[in-house]
Amino acid sequence: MPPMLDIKLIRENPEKVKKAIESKNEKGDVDKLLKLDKQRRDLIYITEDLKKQRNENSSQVALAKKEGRDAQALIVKTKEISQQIKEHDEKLQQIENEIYTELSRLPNLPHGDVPIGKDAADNVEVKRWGSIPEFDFKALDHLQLGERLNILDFKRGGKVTGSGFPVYKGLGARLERALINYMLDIHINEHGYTEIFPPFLANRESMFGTGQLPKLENDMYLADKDDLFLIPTSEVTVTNLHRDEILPGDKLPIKYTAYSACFRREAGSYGKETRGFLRVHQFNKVEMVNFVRPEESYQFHEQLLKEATDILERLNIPYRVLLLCTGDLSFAAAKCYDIETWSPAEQKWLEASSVSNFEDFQARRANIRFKDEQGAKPAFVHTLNGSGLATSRLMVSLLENYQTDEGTVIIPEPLRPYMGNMDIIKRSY
RNA sequence: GGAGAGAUGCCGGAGUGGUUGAACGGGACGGUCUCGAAAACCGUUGUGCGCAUUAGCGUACCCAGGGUUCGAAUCCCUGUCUCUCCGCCA
Repeated sequence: MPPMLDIKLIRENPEKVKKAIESKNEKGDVDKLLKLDKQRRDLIYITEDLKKQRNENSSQVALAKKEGRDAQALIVKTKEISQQIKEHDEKLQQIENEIYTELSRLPNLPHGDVPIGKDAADNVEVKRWGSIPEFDFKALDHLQLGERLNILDFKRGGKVTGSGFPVYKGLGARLERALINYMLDIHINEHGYTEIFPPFLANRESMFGTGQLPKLENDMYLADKDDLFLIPTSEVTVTNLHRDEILPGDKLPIKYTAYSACFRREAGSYGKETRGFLRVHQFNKVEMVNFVRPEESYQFHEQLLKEATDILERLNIPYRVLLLCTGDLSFAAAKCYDIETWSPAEQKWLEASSVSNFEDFQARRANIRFKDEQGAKPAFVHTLNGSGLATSRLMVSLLENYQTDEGTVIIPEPLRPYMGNMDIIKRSY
């Protein structure tokens, strides 16, 4: 049973841990944990001593039988010891379950660079790139463009599944596919990634490993006949690829990129924000996942950010980068950048990517370690991931930024090879 | 979905109740030999937890979880996964 936060860290710095949890607007009973930890260690001490006695007695029984002596008295006595061991083990199991439950609810601790803050309003903009387009005509939003060009069909998506399940059609479907392929190709060919095509459903162990469970159970779709969750991000299936493994040190860093559809219930969200692509239940995303040595993880975090924004720069889509404050940081992240792309119609920034360093939080929960040479002590890797990128929000920015006064959309140069060398999307029937 | 077989260390593979954390072989690493290499020979070669934290000591782990027993990798039950055959199917 792998730990999540290191119990030793909590044992030695309880106040620091309490403060960190608070800064993330999370809860956790550190005092209860400390108490249980003490109980556990005391019990282990007693129980192991009993086990030692039992093992010694059993050896003597064997010896006695071999020599034809009577061992009945010893057997009776040992039986009692075994009974005690059983009781102690049950109690220990119970305590460890409690520790596990408490521990698994504790969020990751924020990195020292992360600004203290309450919510999204306290996030810090650290970069802005590209120029916001100014149109000398009335800019259409992505819904109007989608309808006018006959490339998106939210209405029929609602019919066949429900609202929030977009349908791409004709050149819209092709553009979506082009984006996915383009991003994958850049990551594979230029950013040093290995492509993974992962399952879109994951079991509870995996969901726990990356930190979706227990907190987000209600935000995910569950296929309950098989107790499998539809993945909210391929981070889940890709990171868990190496669950319960000890990786050879010379294999690090491991960089995987994966396309997947992503499924989110978005329970409780409604209103204007849910229009079109702004908030959907199913979207497409190309994800990047890194497994790295602990001392290198912040260097890779910066690089991951570059790899994600590289796509936007090549597509010439204006974006900004936010450093999330403690209060807006997700449960599992130690530090996170959000990348937001500009929507001319909404006149606001839309989150298209989150680039996170989880340090050893996911690695502990998923038990992913590395070892340099035989005999060396295994250590937890650091895991990072970033969307590179989510196509739904990107599609909004792309359509809106590249629109013309005729209501058509120019295809960005890099995507043209993926679109049969077309350079513009016009209405097709 | 039905019938059967199986799951042991980095790999192959033994082991059906008593010093077996695990034979044997391979690989890897260190050493001897060599100008160097190969071969040969010698040695090392898992993980968690607790105590000491320098060496170490103890305990648990042979897919997972229960059970039987003084004692289980070995026996019993349940689950998961893999393979073979049949059925169904994109």
